[in-house]
Amino acid sequence: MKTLCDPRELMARQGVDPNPNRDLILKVIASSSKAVTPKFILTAARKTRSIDKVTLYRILDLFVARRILRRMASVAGSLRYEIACAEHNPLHPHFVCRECGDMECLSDVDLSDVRERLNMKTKNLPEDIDLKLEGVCQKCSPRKRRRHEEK
Amino acid sequence: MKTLCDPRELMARQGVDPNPNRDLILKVIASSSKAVTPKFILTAARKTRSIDKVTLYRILDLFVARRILRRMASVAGSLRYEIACAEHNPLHPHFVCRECGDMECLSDVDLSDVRERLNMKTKNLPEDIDLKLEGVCQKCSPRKRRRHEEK
DNA sequence: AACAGCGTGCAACTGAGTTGCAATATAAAT
DNA sequence: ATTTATATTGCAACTCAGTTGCACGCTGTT
Ligand SMILES: [Mn+2]
Ligand SMILES: [Mn+2]
Ligand SMILES: [Zn+2]
Ligand SMILES: [Zn+2]
Repeated sequence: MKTLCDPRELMARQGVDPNPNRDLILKVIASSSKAVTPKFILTAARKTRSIDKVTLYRILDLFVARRILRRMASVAGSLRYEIACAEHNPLHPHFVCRECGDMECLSDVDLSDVRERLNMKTKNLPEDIDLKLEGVCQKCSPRKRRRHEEK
Repeated sequence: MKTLCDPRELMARQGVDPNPNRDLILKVIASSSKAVTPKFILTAARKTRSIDKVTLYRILDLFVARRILRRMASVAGSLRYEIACAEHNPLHPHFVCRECGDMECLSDVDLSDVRERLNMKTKNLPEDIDLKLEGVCQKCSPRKRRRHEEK
């Protein structure tokens, strides 16, 4: 992300009422440099206040529905979330490591107009676009070192 | 797919020994018009012969490693598999329905050279590319009819 | 006070995919 | 053909992400 997005402003703009849990969860996600898993969010958030995982999942669903967050699936198991703010974090591709499951943002490639650029005229109009490159990341690839665990 | 791929030839080309289970699983996938889930494959294959789900997963892993199959994740839960044969089923984007989880192949858009076209110069070279459009499909969208179950 | 709406927590559940190990099949060696 | 090694399969038990049901608490309304 270029600069940090203000969680409160993002919620206000998207018509979502703030509250302590929502504030915290969005703050955790916004202050991460890459897309994060629910597990990561939960661990980070619990350093500040006690939150149940069900509450987290419900808030994540709400944020995705209200387009505050983008949700991405990968073969690595759990879903990942990132801020969807068009100004601070425009749509971009991701590199996913087959070994460790880590997901890197390719923020220098803008995908806002990817449908036009690739000339994709679909009958169903998409609400979101997800371009993922799969391979083995730097940490895992050279010399097939022990598969790097996610922090 | 343009025309059906011959499972035996595909395995031979990729250096995988055929056997009854592998033949059948690959045939099920090759004769489907869209990317399929393990559950679907298992149900279809069991009409012909008895196969354990663990065997299926192991064969799928083998096929993906040997680049006989492409594997794709979506928010809809289970992974989906399709034939990776470059001639008969070149790399293409997919449309995934948020309601029913169905995945449609956008076979008319070729992604073989997508990295060049989008000018993505990544340090980690990707072994696979997965472009997904997310939204609500025809069956689910108009009039918010009962969420269409996958066959 | 009574009621409704909303957000939360807890426990139990679901369903995809995995792991360990024994049993079987296939291929190679004697 | 009998033995030996190697690859493949099946079964049960397990892991782990995400979900469901329901009771409880809070806030505002009649
Ligand atoms: Mn990203
Ligand atoms: Mn496809
Ligand atoms: Zn890695
Ligand atoms: Zn649908």
